[in-house]
Amino acid sequence: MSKKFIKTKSEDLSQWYNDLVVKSELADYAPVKGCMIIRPYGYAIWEGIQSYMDKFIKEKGVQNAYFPIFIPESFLKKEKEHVKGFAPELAVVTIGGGQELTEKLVIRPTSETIMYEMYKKWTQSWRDLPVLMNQWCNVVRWEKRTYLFLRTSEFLWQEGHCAHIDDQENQEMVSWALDLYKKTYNDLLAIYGITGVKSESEKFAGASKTYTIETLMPNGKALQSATSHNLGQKFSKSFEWSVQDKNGDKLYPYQNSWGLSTRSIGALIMVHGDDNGLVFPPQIAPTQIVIVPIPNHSKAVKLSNTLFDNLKTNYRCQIDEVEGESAGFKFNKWEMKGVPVRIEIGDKEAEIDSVVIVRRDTLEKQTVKITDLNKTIDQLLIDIQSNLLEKHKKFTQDNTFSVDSYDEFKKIMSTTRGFVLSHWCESAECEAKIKEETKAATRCLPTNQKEEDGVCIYCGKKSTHRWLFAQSY
RNA sequence: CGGGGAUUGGCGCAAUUGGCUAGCGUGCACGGUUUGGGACCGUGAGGUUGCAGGUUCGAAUCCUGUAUCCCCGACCA
Repeated sequence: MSKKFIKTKSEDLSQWYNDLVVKSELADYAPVKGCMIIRPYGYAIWEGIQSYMDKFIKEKGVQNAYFPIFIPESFLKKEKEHVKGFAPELAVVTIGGGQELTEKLVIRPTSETIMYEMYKKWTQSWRDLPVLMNQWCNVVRWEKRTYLFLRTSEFLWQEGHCAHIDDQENQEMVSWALDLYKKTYNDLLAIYGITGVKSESEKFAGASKTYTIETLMPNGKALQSATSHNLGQKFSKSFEWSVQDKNGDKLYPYQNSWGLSTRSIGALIMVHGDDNGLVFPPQIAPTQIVIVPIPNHSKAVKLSNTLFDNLKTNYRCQIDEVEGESAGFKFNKWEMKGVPVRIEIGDKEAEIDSVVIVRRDTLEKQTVKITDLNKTIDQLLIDIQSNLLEKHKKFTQDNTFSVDSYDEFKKIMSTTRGFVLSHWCESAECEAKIKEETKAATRCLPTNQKEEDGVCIYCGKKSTHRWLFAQSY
C-alpha cells in the first residue's frame, strides 16, 4: 500500500476509482483483456448482495437452478431482436477437443434462449405454470471499452426467468423484481435510484417492456443499475413454446427476466467512497467494526480482546493485532478499506473503562463507556446506513433538473451533467438527435411521473410526460 | 473498432545523442530502537527493461510486429 492516492475523488474520478479498487484489494486486473479478478474482500461484497437478495427470491417462490455456459448458436437466432442486439458482443467457441464444432457454441451473454428451450420441454399444461427460476452465474459480453466492476467482459449476476399464464401475473412479477432491486440499492447498498420504464430504443433486445433502476454517479453520469424485463409472448412464440390452457387451446406463456450484476459493486464504491478510500454502509460492509488496540498498551490489548469476543457474536467484527504497524498506519488502512466503525483502545481508555469510537462516514470521534458500547454501536450503524442513503438521495435530487429549453439542456450536459427531466415526444428520431448532440439519452420514464401537458424539448411537438435524461456509463 | 498516452524489481518512477555493473522511492526479509493519525537506523533479497523479431561493435533507448492497461470517441447493459 502506498501513501495517499495519486488523485483525489474530485480531481479525477476515473483515476481515483481505478486506484482505489486495486489498492483496497477489492479486485485486480486479470491477464485477460477486459476481465477482472474479484479478490476476497470484493467477493465478500458480492456474497452479501447474494444472501440479501436470495432470501427474497426464495420467499417469492423462485428457485435457483443452473444452466450451461454454452448456448448453441441456433438458439440465439430464434428471437430476431434478441440476436440482433447481442450479436456484436458475443464470444463464440468454434473448436472443442481439437475438432472444429459442427455448431458453434456461444458463451452466454444472458440465458433466455437456453432456459426457455428447457422450459418448453418441461411444461405441457397450464397447470405447469408458472415456472419460477433464477440462476447465479457468470456471463460474457465482449465490450469494446471496459471498466473495473462497471463494465467488464465477464461479470457475475443473477438472472431470474419466469413464465406465467397471463400478462397480469407476468407484469406483477416484473414489478416485484424491480421492487427487489430498489430495496437492495436503498436498504442494503444505501444508494438512491430512480425506477421507471425504458424507451423503445433503450429497452432490452427482445423485451416488450424494460424496467430499470437508474442511479446517479458523482460525475453526473447515470448508471443502469438493474433491469426487469416484461418479455410478453415474444420468446414463447419464437420458440414455439405453448401449453394447453383450460379449454385445451394453445397458450403461449407470458415471460419475464430480471438481473442485477456485480456492476452494483462499482456503484457502491463510486457513490460512497471519499479521498480517504472506501466507505461501506454497515449493512453490506464485510467488516462492520474493527478494533484497534494501541500497540504496546498492555491493558488495552486485554480489554480489546474481551470486547472483541463480545462484539463478534452480534456484528461482523475484526481485531487488528498485526505487529509492527503503528496506530496511525492502522487507522489509515481501515479507513481505506471502508470499515464503518473503528474502535480505538489505549491504556488511557482502558483505565476509565471506555473506548474511542470513530465513524467512517464523517470521521467523527467520541469516547464511550464500555457499559454503553453495544447500545452506541447499534445506533451508530443505523445512523451511518441512513446518513449514506440520505447523502446520496440529496446529491441525486440536487442534481436533477426540470428543463424546458434545449439550450439549457445542452448547457447542463456539457457542464455539470446530472439527471434532467424534460418533455419528449417519444419519437426515436428526436431521441437519437438529442443523444448525438448532447451525449445524453433517455434513461427512463420514472414510475409515477405525473401526466403533464408540454412540448418536446427537441421538436416542439406535443408531449404528455417528462422523461429522465442523462449521459450514461 | 478509430485517435492519443503508457508498459523498466511487488507498487510508483528515473536513466542526457544509442555507450560504464540499469538507479531512486516505497514495499518486502532480518536485527535493534519505537508505537495515540501512514516511525527511525542498520543489513539484505529482489531485474534476461511486456512479448517476438530486426538494425548495430554496442539497445531500456532506434525500426517492425504483437499483447495488455489508461484517457477520448463510436458501440453496448
